Amino acid sequence: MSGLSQRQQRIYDYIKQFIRTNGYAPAIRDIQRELSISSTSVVAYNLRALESKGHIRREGNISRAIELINAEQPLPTVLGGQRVPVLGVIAAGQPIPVPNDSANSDDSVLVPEEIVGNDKLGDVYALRVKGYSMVDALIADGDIVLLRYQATAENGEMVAARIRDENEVTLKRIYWEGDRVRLQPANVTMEAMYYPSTNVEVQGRVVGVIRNLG
Amino acid sequence: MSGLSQRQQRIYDYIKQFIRTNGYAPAIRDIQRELSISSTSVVAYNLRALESKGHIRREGNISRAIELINAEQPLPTVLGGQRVPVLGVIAAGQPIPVPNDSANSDDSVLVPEEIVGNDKLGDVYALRVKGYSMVDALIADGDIVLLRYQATAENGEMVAARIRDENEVTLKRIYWEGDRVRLQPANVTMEAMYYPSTNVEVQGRVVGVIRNLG
DNA sequence: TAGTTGACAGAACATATGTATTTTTCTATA
DNA sequence: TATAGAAAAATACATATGTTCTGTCAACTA
Repeated sequence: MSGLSQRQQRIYDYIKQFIRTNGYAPAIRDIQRELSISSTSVVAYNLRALESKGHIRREGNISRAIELINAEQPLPTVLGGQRVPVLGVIAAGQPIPVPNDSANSDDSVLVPEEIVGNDKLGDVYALRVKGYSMVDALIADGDIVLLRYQATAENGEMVAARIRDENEVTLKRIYWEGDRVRLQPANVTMEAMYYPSTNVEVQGRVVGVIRNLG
Repeated sequence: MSGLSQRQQRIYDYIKQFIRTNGYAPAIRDIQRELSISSTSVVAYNLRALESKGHIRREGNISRAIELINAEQPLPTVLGGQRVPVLGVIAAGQPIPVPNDSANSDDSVLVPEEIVGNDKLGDVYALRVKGYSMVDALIADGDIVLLRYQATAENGEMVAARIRDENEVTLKRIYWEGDRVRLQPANVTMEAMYYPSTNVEVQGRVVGVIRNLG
């Protein structure tokens, strides 16, 4: 911790300790009170210094939005991952097998628990994405998407949706519009598709993305 | 997560995701806006419910003082893949620690072997992405990027580059142009930056991306 | 049916909290 | 010493943010 004035060092240490104790960052006035600083402006002054020196990050005008850089962050304890089956490839117009028959799938992917919590892992599966229909949702060709099996979805969620009478499955954002459903690609060059609600079946919701650029 | 209404479940999930992305908790109005809830009082009402059910802890009258009470059961199962340290946050203009001092980092991420082969894992590390400077490369705010430490890079590769005399590190595509270097954000709304070659140091190359949408 | 209760809405309110402005004090140096 | 610049102080300001109050409405229930 180089080039900090004594006051800046004390402020930094206090923020660190406060976060460790409380789980959230102190307000400027908390710092002022604790360190017996005469004015909030002095705290603000030194916080700016700390930020420009790269020791903290702040979000303007937002209460208690101080993050420490290069310090232990209160991130969840990381334990282990889980393996889920890659059931197939998904693209506009491509059918996929139903998630149940994972037995016959010999491809699988290790899922970081950052993406999928330890609970309810049984109903997560993976699909390899074909095509660029989801680029605007930052999903590229070749990515692996992780889906949690669920038969319902909220408006705007990204889901694997099956069109029953065509027996096709696509990866789209879903919007319920009365008795019809809009399936919206995340690609401005592509058109939305509309189907009767009864003809669409949600097969799962996207909960994660894994990309290999190596 | 038992006995939660759907709304409470969504609020809980949003808080969790918000903290993971921002490092601090959302304000009541953040929750209200994101989940399209009509009134702050409804959020407050459900936060009280979440608290009395033991899922969160709050500090009265204090902004953003929501803590998640972690009910995560320690599941030790680790199958494959490798754990690499998450060394910090990377964003335009923010310094990160050099990959060597991974000792002091207690955050880590489990990497699918699909992204990083089993060999040469020692020089892989992870950074959490802050900001949208790489959206056109399909990397979003909050993503975790995996980097393999290397001091050289080919034109067009995505790298963590350190500008020596500013001691800053950014995630950019790199182009060597004679005795200068162009650092190109993957976001059409942002400008490229130019530096003398001698002033730029490659800290690693992006080999993977992990995103949590759960 | 009248009363009760849980969930939600709308609007106001109180204050917690980040910023800006101006002035004063300290400190290094020509 | 004079003086510029950094740091601190005092104060006011703007707004971000938690809380309260009153009311609606549907689902129960005596």
